Amino acid sequence: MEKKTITIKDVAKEARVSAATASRALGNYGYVSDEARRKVLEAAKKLNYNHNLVAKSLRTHRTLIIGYLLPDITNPFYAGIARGIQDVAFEQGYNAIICNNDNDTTKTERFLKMFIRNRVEGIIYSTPFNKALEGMVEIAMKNGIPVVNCYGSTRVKALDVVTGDAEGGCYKVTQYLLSLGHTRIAFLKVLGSGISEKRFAGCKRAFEEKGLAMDPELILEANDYSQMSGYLTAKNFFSKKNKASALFAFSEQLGIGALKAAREEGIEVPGTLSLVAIDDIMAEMLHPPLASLSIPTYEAGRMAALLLFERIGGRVNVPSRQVMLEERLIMRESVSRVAMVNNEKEVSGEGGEISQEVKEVGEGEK
Amino acid sequence: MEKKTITIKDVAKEARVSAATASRALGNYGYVSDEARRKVLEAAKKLNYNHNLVAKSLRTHRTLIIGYLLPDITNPFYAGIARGIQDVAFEQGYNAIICNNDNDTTKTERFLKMFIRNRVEGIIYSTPFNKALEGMVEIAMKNGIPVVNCYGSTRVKALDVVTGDAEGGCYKVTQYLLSLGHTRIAFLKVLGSGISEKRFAGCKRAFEEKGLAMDPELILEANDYSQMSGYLTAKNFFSKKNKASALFAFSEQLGIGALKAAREEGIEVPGTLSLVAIDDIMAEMLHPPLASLSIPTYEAGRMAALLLFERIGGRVNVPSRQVMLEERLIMRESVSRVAMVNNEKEVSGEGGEISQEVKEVGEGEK
DNA sequence: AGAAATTCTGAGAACGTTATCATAAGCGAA
DNA sequence: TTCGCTTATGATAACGTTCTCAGAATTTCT
Repeated sequence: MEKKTITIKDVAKEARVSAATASRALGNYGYVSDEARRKVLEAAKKLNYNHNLVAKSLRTHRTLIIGYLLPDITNPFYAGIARGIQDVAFEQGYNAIICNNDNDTTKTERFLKMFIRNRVEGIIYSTPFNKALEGMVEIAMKNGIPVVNCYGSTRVKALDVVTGDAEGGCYKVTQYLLSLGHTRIAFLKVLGSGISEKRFAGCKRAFEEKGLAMDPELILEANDYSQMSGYLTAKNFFSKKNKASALFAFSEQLGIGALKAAREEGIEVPGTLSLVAIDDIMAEMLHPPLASLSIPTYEAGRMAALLLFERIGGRVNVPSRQVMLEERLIMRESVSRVAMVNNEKEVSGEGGEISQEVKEVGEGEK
Repeated sequence: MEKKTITIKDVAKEARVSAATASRALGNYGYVSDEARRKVLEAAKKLNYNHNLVAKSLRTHRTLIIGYLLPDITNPFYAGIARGIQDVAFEQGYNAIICNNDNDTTKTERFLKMFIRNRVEGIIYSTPFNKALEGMVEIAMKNGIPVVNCYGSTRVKALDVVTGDAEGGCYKVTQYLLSLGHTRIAFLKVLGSGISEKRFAGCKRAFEEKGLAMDPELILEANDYSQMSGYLTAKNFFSKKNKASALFAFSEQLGIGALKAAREEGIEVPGTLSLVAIDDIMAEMLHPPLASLSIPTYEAGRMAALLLFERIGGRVNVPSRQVMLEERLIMRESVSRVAMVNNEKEVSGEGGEISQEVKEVGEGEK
């Protein structure tokens, strides 16, 4: 009563042709007469034949699988990217294997090794810097597997890169706040995050253009991009006498934490404090709706996949490309024109010289 | 200058053993002397050998891959399940292929066919009823691929099922509201959703236990589980003279929509209206924090994967199992004791006889 | 020491496809 | 008719593993 699996040979026999012809008919390549094709397809249907892609892959050296390495699919930021990647993959007849590394070195290593062993045809990663990443990506590329970086660590050499215009986006946000009369703007950065520094550069540029100097005391450093960090850092800041009329949080989670802290301190948003964050995932749902720098995660994922499939399709000797996606400022009720002239200590001093060691952080959102 | 891929034979030659011995050493099975093992591993490292899992799969009939079919990874509800599945898969040395079917028949069919062709060892699905689903699941099981249903359509016959105790959870919520003095509770259901009916049954039970009858006019039917539907349905309800002191939305998105509508109508939550929703994904982040029936998505995913791996591990002739996960009520500020005795029309009549055609909805969250 | 059990090894087939190649059939042109 | 070209077909050899099996080497038991 053993159930034998149906192979292409069974189909061929049923259709009274050779296995080669059956393969051609089923795979839709080479020369096959209409008559033969009809017979083969009929036989395949009759026998409930399921094409074995494992065998096909072994023979053709094409698995129709790509790998995507991200920190955590539960984070909507990455889920958006993943969806973009998967949609393009689907269009190309490919499948994606998605792996959550939790920014963990061991997992990164294991997953990338698994990708290579499974002979994925390409890899996209969205993870921050991580010791294992660099080495494994190098190995993958040495094995002829193209690698694309989508909002991941730029310290790792990938073929192509998709990122947001962090500097430009933050420049826009700062410019906007300045245009509403805010000069005492607090920036909620993340300590040791490379991208955080890029973002901050945009803020600085807006200040410099206006000939304004930053107050170093308004530059806040959270430990990571989490909500709790935002809450703690903001809480601590609010407890000081040094006030700001606006706060720009470098992630939505940070912003949510800051909002909670503000509410607890009786600071009205946007009455007393205007608030802007980055990401724009659930910003609209919050109360008040959070003005945000929106990151087009889905589009980023699509773009990364498109670049990857170009490489898979054979365009190997093309120089590496850097796609920069615009980050749009979405104005919402959490921001208002500055209410009264700030009567506290005037901006002064040498103007925000921050010499922060730039190393990427191994946890948090990006 | 062609780069030859390194095979196990190359490793064997380098180590001066046979391919069979090399395979045993690398695969860690059978008898291998320490000496031979050492030589093989050394040679493998020296040559940068990458085990070819495609070939291995062909020979062993094991791909170490499972498939997971969900509506949309961007929906945090499913992302949680996915994460649970992936973590268990990782522990078992497996990979998961995740496919978004968008509740679309064509995609469902294509993905499931793809699963079978790729010889995945098991399938988990979380999608609502869908014509293609039933047939394809049957085909998969006929091909010996175990299928587990995790919060998906119960109209499709799967080996094992993981769901939440919808009836019991909603019973608890209703009981809780009743205990706070609310008798005029509006229920925001979804038209034609099977699970919605199960949930409602729990609500009814709580009413019946207290000897109370439901007011049919407080039973609201949204078109799907989306935020917009919640908004529209609630908005329409609020415009009528018939009031409620509490509203129970059957999804978080519905709840968010209702909250928005309430805010627009000047209805204070929880002052005038208490609000409870189901899911508990971002409920805590909202303002006011939303009391919720929490669904343990991550645990559900883990559980589903565990059941699946038991089947993959050979426990085939075990009767099908139904795991029911508790849904916990999380109390938060969106609910308060009923403020004043409702002076409107008293509950009366024949007590909520709802004869709604039970058919599952093809869109929305669950 | 000899028998029996255990450990180790390698040759060769098998997994289910497709690629290669040789050959044949059909057809229009010279 | 013969030649050349296109179309069609099947036998056979891969693809890179592991399985099977037979036999050699080693250890353990009488």
